[in-house]
Amino acid sequence: MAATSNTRQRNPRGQGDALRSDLVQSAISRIDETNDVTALTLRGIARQANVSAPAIYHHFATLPMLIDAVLAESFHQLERIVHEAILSESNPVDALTAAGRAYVQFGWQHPARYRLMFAATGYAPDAAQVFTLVEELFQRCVMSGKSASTDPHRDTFLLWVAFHGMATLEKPGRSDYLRLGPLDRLQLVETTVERLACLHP
Amino acid sequence: MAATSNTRQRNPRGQGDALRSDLVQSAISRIDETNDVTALTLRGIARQANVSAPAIYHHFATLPMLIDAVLAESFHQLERIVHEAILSESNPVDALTAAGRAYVQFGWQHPARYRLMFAATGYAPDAAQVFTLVEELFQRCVMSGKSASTDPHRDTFLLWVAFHGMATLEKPGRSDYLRLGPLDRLQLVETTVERLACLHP
DNA sequence: TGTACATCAGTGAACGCGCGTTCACTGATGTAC
DNA sequence: TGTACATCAGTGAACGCGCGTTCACTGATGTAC
Repeated sequence: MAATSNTRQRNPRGQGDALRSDLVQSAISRIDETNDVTALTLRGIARQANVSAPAIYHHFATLPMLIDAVLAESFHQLERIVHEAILSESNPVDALTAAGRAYVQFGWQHPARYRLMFAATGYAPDAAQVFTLVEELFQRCVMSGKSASTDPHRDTFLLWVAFHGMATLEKPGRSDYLRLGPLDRLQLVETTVERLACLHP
Repeated sequence: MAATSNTRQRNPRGQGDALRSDLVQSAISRIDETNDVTALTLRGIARQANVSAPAIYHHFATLPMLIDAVLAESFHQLERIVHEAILSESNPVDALTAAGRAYVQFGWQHPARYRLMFAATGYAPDAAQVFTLVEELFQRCVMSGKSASTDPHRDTFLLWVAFHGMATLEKPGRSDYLRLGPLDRLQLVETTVERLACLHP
């Protein structure tokens, strides 16, 4: 089934840039729906956006540059999601767990895209923004006496590695990968936070 | 630089299967050297093995079946490495740390291949063998009174998730991904094991 | 208000490439008699 | 021991495909006068 070939409405004069974000969104839809990073082709993205392939070159010089834009947007999404999770809780310990849950669920909901984000090298600055968000939160846990950590920077990294591991694993509920049975993985995030963050000091 | 096109020595009569394992090894070399999963093409593997592309069809019906063989071999390698690490230590707690270190280093040494192993669905049985190795070891930690875990199955999973997260991250020493500075990541494996496995009860 | 022109957001056809796969073949090696 | 033949591990040429990219173009929309 090819995408419906509705002729896309042409953008009015000053708003040619509208297609730019449409293309990024189309690329995100494509990788999320197919769950396959190899579906991220220039022609495939053009089809998804109901546009001819050469039209892309008005907005991106090459396919890798379009994918760069997809990655930047994805890191922004992830940061926003984690940030909102943190704001949703009033005390820092609950916020830390909420951040972990939000992070992990982002990975489960967009597996191929999440993998692409961390397979690509050169995204240190974008990843670091999310990391910093968690680090500042963890500092608050320590300062409020809820964590016995003596090395918050290192322990934030330990936490983040565990979140990353959970996010990278197959979404739970599909099959019992590793014969894990009915483990509630969101509950596991909480346990991981308790132990790695040295809570209940 | 293309591979040298030395004409490969033809296998004697009864030993046509020798090419089969050569092809698997060539595929592994290719993904490990290029660190790029898209380098795993049938023609590329044939070039690496100094063989014409159609020769592969004497041994594998399709390219995905060759890649299946690569994955099976890779899981065997990982299991062997972790098993040897466990055997190298006499007490179960040290063995648990050694297993974690060995696991994580496998991921760092073969990044693209490790990602491929866990991106592919349908490898639960192979992954489960490694998991079971760690689980049995952890049971021994609990029985010997070194771990206060009340749910070894779940806690093995927590450990394994953390190992997986560490293995998936960029090999340390290249650049300071996430501005982590001089964190010794192998030391971090030890700390992670201590906390997630409830050691020093 | 009318008209010539510039701008701009695209399109359609074509290119060369590497891919997976198929097909007819080749030539050395073992086996039957 | 000699020879005809079957087996077998490959090879070389060709196919159709989707890809990224280039090029000349089109036609609606705004602007100058």
